[in-house]
Amino acid sequence: MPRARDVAARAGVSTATVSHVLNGTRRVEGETRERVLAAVQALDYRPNMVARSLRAKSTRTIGLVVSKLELPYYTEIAAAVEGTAWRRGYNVVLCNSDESLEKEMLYADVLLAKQVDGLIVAPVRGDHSYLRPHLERGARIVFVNRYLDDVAVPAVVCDDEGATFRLTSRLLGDGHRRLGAVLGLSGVSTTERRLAGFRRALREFDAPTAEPWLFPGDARRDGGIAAGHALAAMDDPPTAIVAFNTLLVDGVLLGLLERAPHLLTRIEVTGFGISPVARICRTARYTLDPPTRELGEVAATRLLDAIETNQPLTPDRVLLRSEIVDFDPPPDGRPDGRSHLIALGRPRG
Amino acid sequence: MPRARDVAARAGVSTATVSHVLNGTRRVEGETRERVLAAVQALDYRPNMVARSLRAKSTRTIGLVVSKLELPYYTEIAAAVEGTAWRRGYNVVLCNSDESLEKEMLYADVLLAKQVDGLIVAPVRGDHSYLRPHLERGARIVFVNRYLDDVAVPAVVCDDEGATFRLTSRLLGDGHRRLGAVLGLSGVSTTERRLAGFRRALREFDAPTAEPWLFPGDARRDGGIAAGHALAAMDDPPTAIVAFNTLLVDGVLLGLLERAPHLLTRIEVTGFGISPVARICRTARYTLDPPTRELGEVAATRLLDAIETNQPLTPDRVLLRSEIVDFDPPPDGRPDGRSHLIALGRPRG
DNA sequence: TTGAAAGCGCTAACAC
DNA sequence: GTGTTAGCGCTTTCAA
Repeated sequence: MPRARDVAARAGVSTATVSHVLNGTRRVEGETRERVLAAVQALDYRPNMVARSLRAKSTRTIGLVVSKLELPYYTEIAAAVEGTAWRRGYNVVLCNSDESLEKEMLYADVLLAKQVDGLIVAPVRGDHSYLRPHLERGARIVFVNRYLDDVAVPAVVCDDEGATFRLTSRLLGDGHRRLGAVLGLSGVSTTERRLAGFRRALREFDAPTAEPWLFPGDARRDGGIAAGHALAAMDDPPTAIVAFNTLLVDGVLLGLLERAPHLLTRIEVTGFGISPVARICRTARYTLDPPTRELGEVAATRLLDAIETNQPLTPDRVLLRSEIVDFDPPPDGRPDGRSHLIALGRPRG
Repeated sequence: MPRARDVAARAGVSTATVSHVLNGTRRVEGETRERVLAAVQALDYRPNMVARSLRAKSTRTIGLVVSKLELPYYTEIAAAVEGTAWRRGYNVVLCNSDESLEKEMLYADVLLAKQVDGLIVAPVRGDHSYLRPHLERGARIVFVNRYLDDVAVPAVVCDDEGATFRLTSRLLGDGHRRLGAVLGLSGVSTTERRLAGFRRALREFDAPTAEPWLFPGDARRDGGIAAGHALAAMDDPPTAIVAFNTLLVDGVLLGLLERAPHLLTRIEVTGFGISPVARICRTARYTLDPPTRELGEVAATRLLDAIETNQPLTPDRVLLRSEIVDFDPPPDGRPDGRSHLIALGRPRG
């Protein structure tokens, strides 16, 4: 691996000149400049960024720690963060805490030790005071998707409460009276805020509600399947279900299919996120579209802005609005758009 | 930020001792050791990994460049690579070339300049000779999912040809005689091998084939939708479709739904990957399950093994087998398991 | 317009 | 058992 010194020797100049030519950081006479460039070409010289980082105290790299990389929700956030970072000349090292506080901590520690310029974290549940020493040393950290009350870190999150309120209200306005919810992982702000919004809508509409209609879903598809099974076993199940994420929507549908396929047409399964299944199978008329990409983009933008302006981050919360999207009415639906049936099934071989 | 020097001063020792205590790299007397550890604690000292990397010529970081981060297929690979790297004490910087050769090149260059210990790349189509200088300098690179003939880089890929052959053969064995395929992005090994397997099966079964039954899909859902529309417009469409990835399966179903919902029960839409839609809607009896996670794990393992044993990588291809998975027969299906119908649709509000 | 040299924070060869 | 110090490859101040 050629070093700046090798280039300098070949061009008959000092390493300082090589550096300045490459970085355009001071005037270099044309002829000298040419010689340097020629030497760079000849040796196919590429500056060692680790050395540069050590000097510059900047790695142009940020860290992203998500709590469940397997979930499409987080991979979308990751893609958005990566895209934003790319546009601004940064790289991102991707980490998966897998809902483990210990892994999150280990990741945060090693990333900061590797001198990333900043960190975006979707925090797991639990005590995050381990972040405090890092913050005191000026580490730049932004939370994404979830927020925490016990530590002064800015967060970019959905309007979980309001969005769930609006969705639930619409279901109630459309005549549903018996609503159920399939909850995400307990103990995190998203689930709690969504549940709060769900409950507020029920209160405002004076709708009946009962604990059995709250299904713990735990963010994996299996949780949704269990909820679907539970629904199938009920004498008088709810007519609409608000699932707290896309995988749960799929799970509920799958669970119903397994145990009580006739209910698929009788229970409107909707929720947070556009499930391709729900979209294609039309098991709901509308759903929430969380601003997943924006979550990543805004979090990355806030972080990178703070880094580049060398300003501290203020620990405030940015709420991004989730809109309700209507699925297109099916082409052969009845004019009123209700109770459309499609026959689906196994084709004959 | 405290440095080793600060710790040394506080403990009344040299930086060498601090380093050796922290790395366990030579015997240090108990009492001295304690003092060092105490100083580390007191100052909350964390070694600067950039400095260490400069010295050690190792960053314990690898790069991953995927060609389309938005696709679940690649995010699964990314998750698997990340998980494997974590287990072995490495970090991964995630990049999205977005099927652009230029972006891939820029990413590879900057990652290597940042001294990653190795690179995993899902190569875009096009001329990859830019890798040659890097390889000559000993850069460790592994391709994942796709391979290239024009450059000596090892690859970890699916048995695309064989798997598609087996799936197509099974469709033919089950009585289908009119088969169509929705192709992925052209010019990459996956699409070409899958198409080859498809064609070989048709040849072996003497099934008729015609160009109109090959739909360019281009790897995005829209391509599948277009294929669905095309199918809807045909007088005598194929009875089975092999879509080259999950998004294409979804797209075909969506396209059929929009233009010819009755065909959903008459065309068996299957292909590469387990589409949740196909699984729940039962528009196919079986599908291929590509070993996505293994792809990432094996690629990462090969790379990390080479790094840690300091061996060069041999440019051979590892083929991972894709199995056909059968969807569970629906609970209320007919005993012969054929032509089961489920009524799906919009629930009443 | 250019060069010499210090120094970023760490490790390890060499000395004691 | 411990310390001194060179050096990883770069940037940048200071001097010419």
